[in-house]
Amino acid sequence: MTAPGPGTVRPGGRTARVRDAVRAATLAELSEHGHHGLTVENVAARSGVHKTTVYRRWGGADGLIADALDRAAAEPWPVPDTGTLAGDLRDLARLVLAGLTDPAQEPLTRAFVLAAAHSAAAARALHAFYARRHEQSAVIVERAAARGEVPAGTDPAEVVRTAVAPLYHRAFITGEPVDAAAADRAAAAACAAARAGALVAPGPEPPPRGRPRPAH
Amino acid sequence: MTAPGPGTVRPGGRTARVRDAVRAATLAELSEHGHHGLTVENVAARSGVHKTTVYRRWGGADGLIADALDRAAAEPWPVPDTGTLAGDLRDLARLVLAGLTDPAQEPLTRAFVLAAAHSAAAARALHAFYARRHEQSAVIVERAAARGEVPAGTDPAEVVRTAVAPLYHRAFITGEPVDAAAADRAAAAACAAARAGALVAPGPEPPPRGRPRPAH
DNA sequence: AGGTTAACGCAACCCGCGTTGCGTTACGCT
DNA sequence: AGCGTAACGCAACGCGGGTTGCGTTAACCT
Repeated sequence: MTAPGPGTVRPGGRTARVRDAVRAATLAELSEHGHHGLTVENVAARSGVHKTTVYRRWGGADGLIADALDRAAAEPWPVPDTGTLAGDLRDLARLVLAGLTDPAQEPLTRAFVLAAAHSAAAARALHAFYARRHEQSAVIVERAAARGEVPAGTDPAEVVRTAVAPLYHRAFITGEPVDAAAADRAAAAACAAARAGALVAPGPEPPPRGRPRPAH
Repeated sequence: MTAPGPGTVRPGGRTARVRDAVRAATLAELSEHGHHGLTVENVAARSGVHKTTVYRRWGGADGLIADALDRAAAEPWPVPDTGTLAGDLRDLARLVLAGLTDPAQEPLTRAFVLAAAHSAAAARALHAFYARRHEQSAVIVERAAARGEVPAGTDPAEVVRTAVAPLYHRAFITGEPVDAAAADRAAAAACAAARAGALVAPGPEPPPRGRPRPAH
């Protein structure tokens, strides 16, 4: 698709140089001018690569964002491990908070979400990005279940979502402040809901035979 | 701004007719072609109003969306009243679910959120829209507090957000399915968190002198 | 009824994104 | 070293969104 195919291809010097220049220019343009400022012509001008080359290899601005998302998904993601579910969720929410407020990350996060809204390629990349993060973060809930902090069968993805969704909601929907207090409260709410057994996985995977539901 | 000012103005026949035609065409275009299909020229052609008139009165596509948002905010919003917090939150989440899945509402909801992302006017309108909804929904939590279902001082906005944010998160961030099961689980999680006292309002307004925090 | 003027219609224009066809470079292979 | 070809550079074009200046309509007031 976007990356050079596996046939008789030339991943050699010039191609790689062009690719890196365009990728760097894409991130720079996004950071400076945001999503609606990301145009192929600007990226081409900044990178020194010709406009048509960018259109051929990436297909347009959405393709540039999809490529950046694929790279971001491959980067390591420091899953918190504080010893308690409350602490882990708190740190997890703080990581998301940074993605939505840190001047270096915020434009990228917003651009990724917006690009996914009107580009199938970017949407696929965005969903894959978050799917990977969720499965990496699942270990937080699994450790908590092993410690007995939450009932067996608690859905890790649902706990993570409950902890971070309010931050995205503030940033993209209501426009309310996104700060440490909001992050901590969202994490605490997710922790409380998980402890109360409100986030057990439904249907096909019942808790592996034990107490069906801990008394609240 | 967008609406005709209060000075020596002519809200009379022709102006009102043009306004209604453009508004109807805007909603129709949004429903059919979505957000990125909403162009001033299409709205002008469909409404029979000239292109320049639309630009003058609304300023562009974002202004059309901001106007539609202002109208949507004024429409009545059936706040659930089932007698229990769990039931109210469940129905509230189902209302949001409808806004994100019903073919008649979904394009509008998405367009509103996207327009706010790259237009200050649309952002103001969107934030006002949700601020109004939150304050209307607050009565759900207030009734629950009066019934003793949740601790005094529970933040209504935070409870509502916890119940609905996961749905927006699925729709706009992760691309996971948005269905009744997701709505019910989000509502149940918000209910559990509120009951556990994890959503008491911070700072300036302490609970009006009672138990400072219910033992968990 | 008639005048005033806000609001609208109209035609032409500018600009920038995206596309196309062809010539040029330099990577990879023998 | 020398060839074949994938990948890139280049110039020109089409097209649609957005803007401008001026003429026309019809709402409001006396």
